[in-house]
Amino acid sequence: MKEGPDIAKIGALIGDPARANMLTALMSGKALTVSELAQEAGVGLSTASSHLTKLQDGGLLSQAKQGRHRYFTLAGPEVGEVLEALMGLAAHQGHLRTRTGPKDPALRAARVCYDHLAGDMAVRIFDSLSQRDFVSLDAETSQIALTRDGEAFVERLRIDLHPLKKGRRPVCLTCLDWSERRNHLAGALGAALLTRFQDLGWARREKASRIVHISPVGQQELLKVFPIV
Amino acid sequence: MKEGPDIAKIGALIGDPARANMLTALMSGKALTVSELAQEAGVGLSTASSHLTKLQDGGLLSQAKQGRHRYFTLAGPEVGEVLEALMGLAAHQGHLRTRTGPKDPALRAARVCYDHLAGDMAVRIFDSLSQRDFVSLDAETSQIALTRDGEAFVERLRIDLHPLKKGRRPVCLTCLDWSERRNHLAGALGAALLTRFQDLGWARREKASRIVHISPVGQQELLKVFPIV
DNA sequence: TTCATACTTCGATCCTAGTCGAAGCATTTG
DNA sequence: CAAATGCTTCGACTAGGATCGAAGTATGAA
Repeated sequence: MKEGPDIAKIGALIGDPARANMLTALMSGKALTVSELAQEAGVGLSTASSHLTKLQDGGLLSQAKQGRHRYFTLAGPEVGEVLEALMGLAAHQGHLRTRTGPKDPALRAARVCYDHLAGDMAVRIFDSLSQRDFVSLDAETSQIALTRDGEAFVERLRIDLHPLKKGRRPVCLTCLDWSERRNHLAGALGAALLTRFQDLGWARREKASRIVHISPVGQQELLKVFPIV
Repeated sequence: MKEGPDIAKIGALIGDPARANMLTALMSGKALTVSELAQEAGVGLSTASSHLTKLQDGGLLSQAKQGRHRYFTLAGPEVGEVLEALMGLAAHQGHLRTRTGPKDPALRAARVCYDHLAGDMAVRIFDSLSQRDFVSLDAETSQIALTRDGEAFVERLRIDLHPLKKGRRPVCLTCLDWSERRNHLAGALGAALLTRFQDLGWARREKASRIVHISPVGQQELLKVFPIV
């Protein structure tokens, strides 16, 4: 009865809502600070600090000190895979979170997922791109890439692809949207698109929140630029 | 901060030691009664009953009433996979149990991992297969596949590959063995191999346990069929 | 019917672990 | 240097939940 690795310890680590929120937030691959994670988890700073040391002691997170910040990331790909598996299981059972408050429709419509757009509009954009074969999806690795047509399209939006391609960060990534349970575009291009939309005045990020306001004009233009047949 | 499926709920379910023991016990694939699981978890009957209803409400277990017994099994293969992933992660971090338990040599030698063989012999089989290039490992995705030679070898064991290939379940998967911390073969083929060994009388599953007995003849034959240079 | 087995429910107890605020430490900025 | 920022530690509080035993329910056997 006492054989095997201690899955209870890891389960308990994931089992606290605050910690689960932190882990979910870190699944983007981005390194986040204690304060950011505290906000993400909806919990005080001291509480967050305590949780993070526990997660680190448990081997789920690793930290990198940089000046007066402490950046946390998932300890490794295995951790991410376990979380993915758990999410899959939870979603599969319809264990979706109970939705809260009137703020939610706004969040549902458009929000920021670290640095790129998520929500209804983001899903629409992704659908439009794939429908017109601007991105190609490799079914095996489930990795996506811009096609030649797609590159031309992006350049027409006056987004310079060269710096993106040179960067360390992958240009195109899919990001599974849990409110929609469908893919949207992440990666360097995803971030660049959001920046471009803001420059054009189509979208505006609400301060200290994840909500993105899309202006009436922006709405109209976005529907035109990203049509769905 | 509130998006995503509720992985905390599932984590909390797995996070209790008693429940984790029960889940681990059920990974054999066998259906177990409340009393058996209570003993397995080292906990009173009423406590076990309470845990089991929680696990069932959480969608991790399903029950089948039969007479005055209530048999519990894992709700589905996804649950088993999540548990395997957790075990792999825990083992990988050296999160082995402090209470060294019965260092049961029988369990170490051969046991069932959900529905395929694990333990010393399973690791040896996997090593033998890779040494002879019967399976190829893609370093990028760390996914494995049968080579042409491997398919021929499997057919010589009189395992019909066609139904396996048609099934939804991947034919070849690696599975990290916690006692050995090395890979062994899982997936549809892993299960088929175990079945075949039982048909040949080489292996016999102990009832209501994860132990697999390998007969002297089976031992001899397996060493012959899966040589290591 | 009567008894035995298998399990559930209830009530009481106990303890872990999450939470916050205040104070302290470390690093960068002015 | 001093002030501000980012984070940790400490102490106190509290709630949730794990546990058990006793009593209750359901099923099968004699």
